Amino acid sequence: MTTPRRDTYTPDSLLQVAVQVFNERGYDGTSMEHLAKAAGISKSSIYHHVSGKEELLRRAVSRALEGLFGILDEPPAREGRAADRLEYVVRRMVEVLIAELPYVTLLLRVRGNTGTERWALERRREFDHRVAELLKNAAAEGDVRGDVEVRLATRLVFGMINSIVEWYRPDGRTGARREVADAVVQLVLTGLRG
Amino acid sequence: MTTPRRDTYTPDSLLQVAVQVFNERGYDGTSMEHLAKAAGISKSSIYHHVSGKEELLRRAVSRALEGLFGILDEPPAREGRAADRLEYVVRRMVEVLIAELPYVTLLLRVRGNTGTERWALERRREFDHRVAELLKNAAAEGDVRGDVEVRLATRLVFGMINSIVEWYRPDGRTGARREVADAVVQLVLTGLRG
DNA sequence: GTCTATACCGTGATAGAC
DNA sequence: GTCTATCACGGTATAGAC
Repeated sequence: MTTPRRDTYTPDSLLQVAVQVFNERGYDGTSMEHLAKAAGISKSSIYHHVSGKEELLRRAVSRALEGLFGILDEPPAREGRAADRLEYVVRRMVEVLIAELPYVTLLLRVRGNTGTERWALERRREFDHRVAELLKNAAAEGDVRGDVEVRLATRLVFGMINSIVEWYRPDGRTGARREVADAVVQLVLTGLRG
Repeated sequence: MTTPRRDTYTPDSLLQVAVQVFNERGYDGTSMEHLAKAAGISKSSIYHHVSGKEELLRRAVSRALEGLFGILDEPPAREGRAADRLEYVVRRMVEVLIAELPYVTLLLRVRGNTGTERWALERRREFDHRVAELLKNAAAEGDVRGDVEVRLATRLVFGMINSIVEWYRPDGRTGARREVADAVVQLVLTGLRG
């Protein structure tokens, strides 16, 4: 019952190609011609599968957002001390970011020129706020330092996590993801001095 | 002897406008028409001041790179224990990033589609390596934890610092920059737990 | 499902008047 | 120093054959 490898495109298999090109050249820097070359079909054939460039973007960022918001529904993100939930969410963010690397990468680079992009930015802000709440509660419970403003700390932690898309490239090593997640959790919680 | 406010453009005053638009719309998402509208002059008038869009990009990223590399020439970045030099450089990076915010923002978003962009990326990597050396030495001197790989830690710290351009906006408060620099130094060195 | 051909528009850049 | 007019090109998207 496994679908055998087809030599024709589905919206999803086309998306896989498109997202890669978007991430290499930037969304605005990518033309339908670039996509056609990368997919090995003509420009017009792309329109048979998707309505246009923006649909590809929408599908991609949707997938990334689903992955991220999914974290907040997982039991360890909802139960227990805020500091523990926060640690769990930070670790899972790294894991999801790596598992869905090209899609999250694209999401994080969206600027807001089109309706789709503005929608993506809004959902990102929503996610950020949810995590900021967690950090706020952890501070209220005394598990997080009080001398750095919660909003500021949240932004910096997100900055560290999100920056992974700028350099992480999958390699053969099993456990590479785990190593990155561990490093982020360690640095976020106890810093360089350890 | 102060140059009075002129109502005509210089390459630099035009750059100021252009960089702002580049950062709002993305470099590739910005047309000469967009720049003309923002500057309040016609497209062709822009070509009187600069050779084209790419020259504006080159001027902008050059300015950002000068600011960053300048840090490494400052005495506190060259003398003393590696850990102290590292702390100094981290603080100064935040300060320069904020002082030259729009220019550094543009630099950090460059993707590599043109020659200018690839040159900028190369110089960035060079700067990264210089700071990684500092971290490596601090680890060798025992002032930094050994359970997180130096290369990985450098990337994550850079990620945190560079992410400031995504949200920092100047306000009236004096000391806001200092507050951000303090927070970054605190989080980088001792983490959320403090 | 993919192609070639093409419509139509916005792009970066230039010419030349004022 | 700025303008209007214009160019050649490449952009997204569509038509219609196979």
